[in-house]
Amino acid sequence: MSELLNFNYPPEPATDRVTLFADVILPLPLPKLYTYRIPFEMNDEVMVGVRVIVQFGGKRVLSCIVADIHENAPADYQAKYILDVLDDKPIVTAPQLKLFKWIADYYMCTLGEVINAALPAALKLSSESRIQLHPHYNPEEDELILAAQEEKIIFALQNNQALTFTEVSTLLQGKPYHKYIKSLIQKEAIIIFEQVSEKFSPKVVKKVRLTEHFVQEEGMLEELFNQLTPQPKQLDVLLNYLQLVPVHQDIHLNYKGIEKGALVNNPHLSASSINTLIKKGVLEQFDQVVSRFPMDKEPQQLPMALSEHQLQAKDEILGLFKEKDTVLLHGVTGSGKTEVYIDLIKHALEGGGQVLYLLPEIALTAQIVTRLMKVFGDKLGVYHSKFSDNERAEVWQGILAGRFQVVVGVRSSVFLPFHDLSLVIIDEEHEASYKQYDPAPRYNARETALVMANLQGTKTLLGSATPSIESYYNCKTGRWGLVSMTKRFGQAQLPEIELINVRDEQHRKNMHSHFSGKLLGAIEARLQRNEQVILFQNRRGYAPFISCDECSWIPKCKFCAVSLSYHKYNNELRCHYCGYHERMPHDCPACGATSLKSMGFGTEKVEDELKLMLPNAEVQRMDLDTTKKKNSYQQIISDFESGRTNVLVGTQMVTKGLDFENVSLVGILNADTIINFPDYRAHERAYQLFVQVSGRAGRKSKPGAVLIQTRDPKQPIFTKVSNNDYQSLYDHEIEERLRFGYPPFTRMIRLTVKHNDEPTAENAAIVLAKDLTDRLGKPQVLGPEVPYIFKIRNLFLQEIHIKLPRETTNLKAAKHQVAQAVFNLRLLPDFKSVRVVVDVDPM
DNA sequence: AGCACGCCGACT
DNA sequence: GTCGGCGTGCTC
Repeated sequence: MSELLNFNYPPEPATDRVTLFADVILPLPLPKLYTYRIPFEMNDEVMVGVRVIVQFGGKRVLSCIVADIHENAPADYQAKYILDVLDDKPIVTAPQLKLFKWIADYYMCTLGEVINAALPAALKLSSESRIQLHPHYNPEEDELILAAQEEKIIFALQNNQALTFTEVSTLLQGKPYHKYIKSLIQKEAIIIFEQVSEKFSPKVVKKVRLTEHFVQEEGMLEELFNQLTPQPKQLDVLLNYLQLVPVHQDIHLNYKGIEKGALVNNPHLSASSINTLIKKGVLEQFDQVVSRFPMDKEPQQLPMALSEHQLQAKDEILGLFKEKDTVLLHGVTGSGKTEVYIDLIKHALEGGGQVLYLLPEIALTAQIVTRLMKVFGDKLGVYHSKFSDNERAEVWQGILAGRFQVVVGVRSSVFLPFHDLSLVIIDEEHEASYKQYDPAPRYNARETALVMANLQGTKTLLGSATPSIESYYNCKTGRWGLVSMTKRFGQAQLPEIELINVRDEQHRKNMHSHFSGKLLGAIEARLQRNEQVILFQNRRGYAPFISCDECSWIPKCKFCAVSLSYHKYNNELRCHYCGYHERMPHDCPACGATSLKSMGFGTEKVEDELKLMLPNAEVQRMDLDTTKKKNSYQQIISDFESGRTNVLVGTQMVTKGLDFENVSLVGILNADTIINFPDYRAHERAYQLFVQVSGRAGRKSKPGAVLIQTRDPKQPIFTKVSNNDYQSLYDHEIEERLRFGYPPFTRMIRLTVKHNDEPTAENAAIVLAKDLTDRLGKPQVLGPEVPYIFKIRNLFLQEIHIKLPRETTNLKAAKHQVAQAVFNLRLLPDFKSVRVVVDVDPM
């Protein structure tokens, strides 16, 4: 159109070009956006959502996201120019930017922090300082007086174009190098420059094919044969190539060629004869960018018939979606919720669009991915923390390009660039791990996903066997729809739960260390029947602390107000809060006695003792310490699945998503620490935990048993777990929440004041609490109080809780008041260095 | 978050 | 006398 109109006119004069400015989101915790000027020649390239490179400060060069484009020149400062544009189309979509703004607002953090958490590291880029020889300096001729270390650096620079500081450090074997660099700059021997590097590198395979010359004309191949006959090795390569790529049948096959590796896989073909052929111009080598996620997986449309109950649930959900945006699927463990999800995803995809399937980290296992892969093939994207940066970036780009229609992922997948969502599924919606605790953004992926669905006009299905009180309340009030599945799939029955009174067993001398005779007997019985056992202990390490028998000395962390846990496998005392560790002392540093005893017990001790008591059992432990390595988690699972191990001992990790046919017994070693946690959610969490672990017992036809060791079997929670009576848990909890003003009747904000000086932390917290009380009213502000663990990483902590009544509070205004109070606090000279962490909806 | 500027201790 | 510690403030 414009071309036609312009046809008769001279080109527009340069002075008429508009001067545009871009507000960018820097990946830093800065409270506002920064405005840069767009160079004229980039006017068309700069768009909202693309990455641009800018200089920030005197030295740093950063990539950031364009959030807005306008013509308003900043009045009080000179805007710097955008240096470069990295993308030809937005990598952050408009709905995403909206969502990011919501996250920053709601969770009281900066947009930069959100962007930082959202973008896979491979899509961020930063500058790195490098040094190179000064253009006017010639080491051969100019004679400078250089220190030995400086000589070394100059010598290295003569052989390399440039060096990073890290490389200089290695060159000087880690000795301080800054002063040499400084001195070399002064002597004008080197200069520093910044280099921006794109981190994402596509995966490339080396391929070979026949040069065009030999395929274009008839008879060329035969001639080639004759020519190569004296070199049998090269002839073999050619024959092998033609066998794998039948060019004589279809010339076009040659274009795609074959992976160089595939051609050498034949043992008597060597890379050198291939290389000779390349040199001769018979073959040519080329690179091809390939996906890290193989594309050739066709969905296998397995005939997957839903059971009657599943069908019914599905129909109910679809029915409710007609009037509600959100539905909660409350299905007992083993009721087959996953099949219902899969069916609904298929249904949603028929109408086009994308589906997000959220799972907590520990429930996103290879088991579920394989299952989904079978149904959705290469349309499925997986987003997991164990993935490399490049893999994450590829999922991101794949969603933008429309390659992935279904994404199964963890918490951070709510940041992915969906632009056309048609369904969101949040499985295990009660899971606390959907909430990010540190660092900011302290967001809850469940709430965020709900907002995202809302922004994109999409339905959301939440699922759980043990819904959070808040979610169930939403159903009760009619805001959400509720669908229940009360039957286990197939003939599977809910397990029988039995309580073991540890106090009684102790009196009867029936305890063998931390195992009751009953539990040991039950384990042995399963082993004899060749069945498997899962044991749950909610504490890793060998013992939570050790103590001297003579003087009662207990080793504490130097930096945190906690005792050090004993880890036997590396004979270490370790702090679970800051990671500090030291060797286990041989004798008591306080009194010299050699009677250090471990107190309490963790998974490591359970594993250790069980191996002693049941020498025939193959025991494996699964906790943070045994699953740190990349594939160790998978290894443990597959060992258990194949029956190589009989008993699996673990923390939270064993409670989720694992379906093992052969597990007929689940043991909970110490139920009391879970129930008696000082927190308003303790009972809810205990119930969820017990029901989830119990759900691991007895799938398919074998009835399972659950043995719970406790000192307080009268706890009403056990009856509720035994009877699978969620309703009564809910009724009890919701009443307490109402009475004491907890969520869902209030919204909570937790402020943590931190300072390395204890009185400063305390005084700051008092001042802050006072200001908050003035702003929000007395009953809304609780504290300050010293948390149970009052010092972490050498910072003293104080906590203030704010409870905002849900019905009557203007949330936005209240949060503004909170932000003001925090801001004002840090204006006071005494509290300049006080840190305040704001956590909205803490868990 | 970096990085620069600025004001007080232990060292060539 | 200086090098260097980290406390404070700024970055379009």
